[in-house]
Amino acid sequence: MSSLNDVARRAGVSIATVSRVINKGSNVNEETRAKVLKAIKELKYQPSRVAKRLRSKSASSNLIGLLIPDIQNPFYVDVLRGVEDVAYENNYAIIMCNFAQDEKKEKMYLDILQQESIDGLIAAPAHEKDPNVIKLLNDGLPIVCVDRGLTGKDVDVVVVNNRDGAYVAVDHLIKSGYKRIAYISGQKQIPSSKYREMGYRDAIEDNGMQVDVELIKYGDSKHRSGVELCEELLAMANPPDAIFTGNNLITLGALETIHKRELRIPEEVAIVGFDDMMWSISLNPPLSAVRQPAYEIGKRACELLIQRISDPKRSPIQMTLNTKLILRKSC
Amino acid sequence: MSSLNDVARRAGVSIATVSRVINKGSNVNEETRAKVLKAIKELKYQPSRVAKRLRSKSASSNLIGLLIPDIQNPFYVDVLRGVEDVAYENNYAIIMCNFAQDEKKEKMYLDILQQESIDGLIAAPAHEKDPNVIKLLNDGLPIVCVDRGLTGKDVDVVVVNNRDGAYVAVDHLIKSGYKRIAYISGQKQIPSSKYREMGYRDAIEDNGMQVDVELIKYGDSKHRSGVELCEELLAMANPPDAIFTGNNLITLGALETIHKRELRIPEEVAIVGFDDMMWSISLNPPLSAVRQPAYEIGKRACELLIQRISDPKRSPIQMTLNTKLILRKSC
DNA sequence: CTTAAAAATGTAAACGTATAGGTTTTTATT
DNA sequence: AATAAAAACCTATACGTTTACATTTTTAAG
Repeated sequence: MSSLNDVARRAGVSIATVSRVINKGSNVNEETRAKVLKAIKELKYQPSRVAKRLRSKSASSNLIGLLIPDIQNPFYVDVLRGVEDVAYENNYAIIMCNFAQDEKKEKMYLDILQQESIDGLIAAPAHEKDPNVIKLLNDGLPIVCVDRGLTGKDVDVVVVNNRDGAYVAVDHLIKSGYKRIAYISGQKQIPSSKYREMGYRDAIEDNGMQVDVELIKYGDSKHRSGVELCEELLAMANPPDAIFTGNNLITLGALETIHKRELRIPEEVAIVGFDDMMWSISLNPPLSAVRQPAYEIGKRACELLIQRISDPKRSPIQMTLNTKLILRKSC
Repeated sequence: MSSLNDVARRAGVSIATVSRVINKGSNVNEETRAKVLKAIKELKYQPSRVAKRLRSKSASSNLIGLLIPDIQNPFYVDVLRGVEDVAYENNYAIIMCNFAQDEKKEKMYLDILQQESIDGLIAAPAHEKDPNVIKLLNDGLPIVCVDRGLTGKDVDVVVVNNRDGAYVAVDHLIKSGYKRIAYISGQKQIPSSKYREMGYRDAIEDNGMQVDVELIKYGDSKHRSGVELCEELLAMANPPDAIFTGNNLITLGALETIHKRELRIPEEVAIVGFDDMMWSISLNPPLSAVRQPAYEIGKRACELLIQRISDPKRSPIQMTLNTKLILRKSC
């Protein structure tokens, strides 16, 4: 790789001139510019982003970090796509960090991101008091949180109305005549799980029914816990006639268990949960679901981040997007 | 962020000493080391990976690039997970580049990766002559190709036996009594599509049947083309009684079309295709598929890359993993 | 006690860029 | 033609490391 110096020597000018040609381009003779451009082409010169970053911390590194808990979850893949599209349009590259719900891993990744002196971070924190993310925030790094906020911290957040999404789904279940509705929750400590439980409880109570805590199961937001907790539910003496699931992986796991038991959906047990997927319609039966605008969450988050990078003083925004209940055949 | 200089001043030593403490640690007095370590802790010093990279190009940046054509495809998500797990174990971070089958985007990303002076790259090239990837290879960057190789280039490659995978699936279809078997291919120019077509053709001919080119449809490897090409197939005067699909997105698209036409699977039309998914069993009907060890592909690729980074002279390896036909209810 | 060898530490240059401030050349004004 | 102003260009420095080499201190040997 050739450097500014090589180009300068070849063009017979100083590196400052070359730099000026490359950047703004003010105050440089047309003839000189041509010479420099020619040299650049001949040497296939590519500026070193590394040197650029080192030189001026203020200058953009055009690098943003994306910290997500579980890339296996299609929801985050869609968020990623939204982030990526906006990042690309704005000439940013993404360092993708999947911490797989492991705080040690999360810390390592965040350290790396800081050491890389990224311009900003889009993060779904492990929980609301995530010390690793808070540290970076306190260090002044531009951050946008997605899917969950940071308690007591003034930070840009893009979330979905989890409580209402859950409410609408469970309310629909009740209005459809289901009496014993279970909830398989994701990790108890993450805000979205809490809000979804809140919506679940409110819907039941608002319809004059009683919440039965036996019907609430807490897992870890992954496929496996969907399988197992659904099994527990169905093995009860008095099993539920409908299940509300906390996310897509849980839904898929629960579905698997229901099929293994050869129960008819929705006649013997109905199911509806968070997160729609492109292929939900091809499942057996076509799955009803609470759709989160995942792509848009990512898109908005990245827009907010780029704004914040260019204007760190701007006061934080909390953006709440709405969910939509997609009715198909499973409830 | 404090620098080496800050630490040195605080500990009352020179920056060289601090550097030595941090790195190998040879030739440094215990007392001094303690002082330095204390200062590092107090200042929360974190080395700048940027400066490190700039200083010594030979030294590892602990950054690898991952270039994939379509993050929306669960296959690549699994590859990513494999890469990521190995990268994490070896203290590498990943710059994720999803070029979405857009060569302009691919070029931009590869430029960025080079400008970031990454240690190495794992790439699924756009096609076998992908000039962007070849350029980096010629520049001496350690590269491992996944899913597809680079014609005429001696490079590490991790692929799956696409021809055999297709052969086994189509052969099974024929042995099960299907007579008119269609193939919905992904992008024609990518090697995996070609090899799958080869397996498809061979299986038909080896069974004494004739290949009907009307039954081969070429698309772009995405969901939409699965939907549309399947529609074309089913609208034929003499439609196929079984469909072999080129990848998971195509399969899902085709499935959607079959359902829309309310055809029974496999009685009216059978379907089997490349790529198994965790939730294939929950589809309607539970989907038979040619499973690629996607996670392992990523894992192996990353292992190879790390080897190559530490030993650039090692002669390239072509690793071929095997597929497995998973039989469920769709054929 | 010398003195040589070994250990510990320091100095300074380099990586590739941006840029402040200075110098030279060109252009415009009188 | 002299001079001021503007344009073009250059020199030198800083960013935060690593490392070759120089220097100082400690240890060991005679």
